[in-house]
Amino acid sequence: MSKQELEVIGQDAACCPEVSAAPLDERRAAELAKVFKALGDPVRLRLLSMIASRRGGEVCVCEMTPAFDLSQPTISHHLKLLRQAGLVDCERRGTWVYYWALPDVLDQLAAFLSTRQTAAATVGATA
Amino acid sequence: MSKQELEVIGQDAACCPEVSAAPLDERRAAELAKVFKALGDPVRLRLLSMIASRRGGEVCVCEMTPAFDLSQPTISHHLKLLRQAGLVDCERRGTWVYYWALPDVLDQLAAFLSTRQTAAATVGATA
DNA sequence: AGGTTGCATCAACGAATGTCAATACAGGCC
DNA sequence: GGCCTGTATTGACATTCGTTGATGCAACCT
Repeated sequence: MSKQELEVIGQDAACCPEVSAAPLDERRAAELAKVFKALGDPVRLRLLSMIASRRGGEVCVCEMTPAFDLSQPTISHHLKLLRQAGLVDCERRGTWVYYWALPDVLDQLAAFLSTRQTAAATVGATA
Repeated sequence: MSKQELEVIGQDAACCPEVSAAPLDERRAAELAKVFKALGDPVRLRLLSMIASRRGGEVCVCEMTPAFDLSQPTISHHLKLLRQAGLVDCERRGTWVYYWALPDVLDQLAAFLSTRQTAAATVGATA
């Protein structure tokens, strides 16, 4: 279940120029758009924040489904999209399925969007 | 033309908790989803990066339209969505219309997505 | 005034998306 | 085995989205 056809953001994207650095080429724009589209739904944003803010790191689907006024298949569908975007992963343990956040893609997006210095760069520059 | 019905991200959202801090409430999730949806299209991402990466700060529509294999109304439509998301603004000067980036919303999104320390927090902590 | 150029809006179309009921699958329990 | 519970998948539907040609509007130029 953990293996999807994701790999949405490739290896070579680890060192991504931010939005204000240079115009995006078509390929990278398509990659990024896929992830942003996954974030472009309030239900998925709430699901992601539920998962990412969990200190233990894992959230059971049985906990998320009743938190919304939506059917169980709908929640399952949204979780699948978050997985395909590389934002979360999951594992079945017995009857239940647990989800956790993958911070890498989130941090890549944050770095891409930020128009200011990154933490590391700032520390070096102001030292 | 600069006045839209935007105000997508309200004043009270200036100090936004990041995704890994706490579960999002419905209202804020809807606000953020609107902006992420605006970023969820490769054409809009390329338009935004063209605008944001321009050193002079402004880009004429007459420069952007021929950069895509799309009709002029389509580009105009995407630029309108970027404006409504609060990501860019524009002004007519004579025959031409110029667009520029509004970094505030971008930085808010970056802060929301980042699972690591922000620049300011890191500087303070490591001083 | 009339003509031209740059950009926005309108109306319409096919494609993608969000949702649900029904169904299928996986694992525990009797 | 059979039953039950939790989750994923399927099929269908209404809505939204991306795109275009046609049209409208604003500003410049004779």
